[in-house]
Amino acid sequence: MPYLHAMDLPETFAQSFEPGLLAEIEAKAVNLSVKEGDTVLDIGQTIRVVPLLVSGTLKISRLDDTGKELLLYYVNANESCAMTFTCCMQQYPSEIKATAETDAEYIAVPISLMDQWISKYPTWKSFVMRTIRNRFNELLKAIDQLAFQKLDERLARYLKEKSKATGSALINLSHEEIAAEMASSREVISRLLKKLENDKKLLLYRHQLKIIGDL
DNA sequence: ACATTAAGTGATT
DNA sequence: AATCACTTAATGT
Repeated sequence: MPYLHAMDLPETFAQSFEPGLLAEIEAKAVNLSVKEGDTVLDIGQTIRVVPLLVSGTLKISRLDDTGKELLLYYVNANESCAMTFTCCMQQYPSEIKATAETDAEYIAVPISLMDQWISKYPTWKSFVMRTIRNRFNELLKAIDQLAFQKLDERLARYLKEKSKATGSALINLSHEEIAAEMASSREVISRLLKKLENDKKLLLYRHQLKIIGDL
């Protein structure tokens, strides 16, 4: 369960918001913190607050038709959730679920203030617009990756990024895990990996693989 | 040695 | 490219 602690507005918010707005945040918002794995907002719940994330990461997901969790995006420190601003501003129940990916702190602003703040504070308005625009751009990127890149190209990119991230040519993931992250199926990934192995780009082992050539 | 789980494969849509 | 049904190989107990 979230617990209260002292208001502590981070620099980045303090810089981008005007004094009047900051004062109102201090007065009307509360500072909450959650532990890794906590559910911040569940599907079907009504949105009551807009979170301004101070630290940590929130994972925003929805459930697909079979009840599996589908990742939508992450909210990082100094950001807020675009979905909150759009679908949830008019008291609709949430279509999404927010869980704490890591321990996180956020400032909870009651949504009842949103309308007035948008017209009263230009900096708030631009903050809202910016977070929506950023998310929208991300969606566009995701869409053209899906539309214009073939799966084998996506896989190659994915593997390169993984090895870059870990600083190693060895990647400790099963085909199944890779498939899940790429929203594909295990068999398809296995076949593509096999092809890359035949082309001397990879070595395949159980639960790990090694990059030995240029992808 | 046996059960379990990951990976490989052909056929079907 | 996904899914199914099945085989084969690796790994844990």
